[in-house]
Amino acid sequence: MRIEDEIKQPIFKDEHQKAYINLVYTAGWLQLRQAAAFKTFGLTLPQFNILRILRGQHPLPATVALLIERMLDKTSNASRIVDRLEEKKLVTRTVCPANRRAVDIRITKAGLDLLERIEEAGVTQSSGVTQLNATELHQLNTLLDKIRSVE
Amino acid sequence: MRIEDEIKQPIFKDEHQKAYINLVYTAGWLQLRQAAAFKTFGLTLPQFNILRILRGQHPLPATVALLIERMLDKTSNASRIVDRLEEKKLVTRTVCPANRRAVDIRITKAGLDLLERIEEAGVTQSSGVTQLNATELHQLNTLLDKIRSVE
DNA sequence: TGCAAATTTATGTACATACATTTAATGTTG
DNA sequence: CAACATTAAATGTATGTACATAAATTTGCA
Repeated sequence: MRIEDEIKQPIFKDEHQKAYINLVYTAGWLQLRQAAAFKTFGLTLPQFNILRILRGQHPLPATVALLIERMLDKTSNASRIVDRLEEKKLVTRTVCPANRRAVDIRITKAGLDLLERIEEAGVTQSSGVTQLNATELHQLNTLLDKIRSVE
Repeated sequence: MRIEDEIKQPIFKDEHQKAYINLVYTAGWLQLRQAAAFKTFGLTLPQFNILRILRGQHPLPATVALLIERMLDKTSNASRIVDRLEEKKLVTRTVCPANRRAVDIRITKAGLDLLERIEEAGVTQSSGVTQLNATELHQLNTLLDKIRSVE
C-alpha cells in the first residue's frame, strides 16, 4: 500500500517530506512486527539485540560500553536493559577484575538456548525486506547511506 | 558513511539483514535530529506531529480517534500526548456536544504561533532526505512501499 | 605521593510506547 | 424499555528513550 493511503494523508508538502514520513513509518512498521514475534519468547527488541551482541562475544564478556557501541540505538540505556535480562537469568553481571569500574556481562546457557529457539522459529526472517531482490536491496542501502551523508 | 562503519559491524548475515538494520538505523538517525531541533521549542516529536494534525483540522476540532488514525505511530497513546499539550496551553479539550463519549481537541492561538515559529526557523527542513534528488526520492518511496507489501 | 581529570556504570526524571483494563456514553435488540 | 454489546477516551503497568547527574575507580601529572 502506498504511504499516502497507509496514513490517510493524500497530500505532502513535497517529495522530501513524503520520503521522510515513509521512511520513519516503514521502520516503525518493521520494528512492530519484529517486537510482536519476540514477545512470545518474553523478550523485547532491545533485549534481543543485546543478547545477540553478547553471544557474538561469548565466551568472552562484554562491558556496558561495548554494548552501547554496538547497539542500533546508541542513546538508549543499556544498564537497564541488562537489568531485565539479569532478572530473567539470561545474562550475568560481575565486576571486571582488571578494571573495577567496568562490569563484565556474559550470556548464560539459558540465554544461548533462548536465542537458538527464537532463530529456529524463524522469527528473525520475518522482516518485510525479504520482499526486495538483490538489486533493490543494494539501491536501498545506497539511498539510506546517502541520507545520512549530511555531515 | 556506510552502515557497516556506522555501527562497527563489518559482516551481516545477508543483504536483507543489512538493509533492515540500515533502514531502522537511518530512521532513528533522522528522528533524533528532528527531536533535537524541536527541543529548543519545548516540544517532542510526537507532540509536534499532533499539533500539525490539529492545525490541519483547524478551526474544526479533532477527536482522539482521529489523531490516532493520522499518527505515524498508531500504537502510541494520544490521550497522554494531548495531556502535555494541554498543560502547555497549546490545545484545548472539551467534551463533544454531539457525542459525549468523544472529546473535541482544538489547537489554540499559542499552538498555531508556535508551529509558525518552528517552521520559520526551518527546523522541519533539517531532515537528511534533502540529500536525495527527485529520481532517488521516487526510488526510495517505491522500495519502502514494497517492503510493506507483505499482506 | 597526592589530587584533579577522565572513565565507567548506575540512577533520577520526564516523556513515549505497548498493551490491558476501566469508565462512561451510546447503540441494539429482545 | 431493560439488558447487553459497542464505542471513545482515560488510566494502569511495564518497558524503553533521552538526557542530566551521581558514585566509584582509574589515570595522569605536578
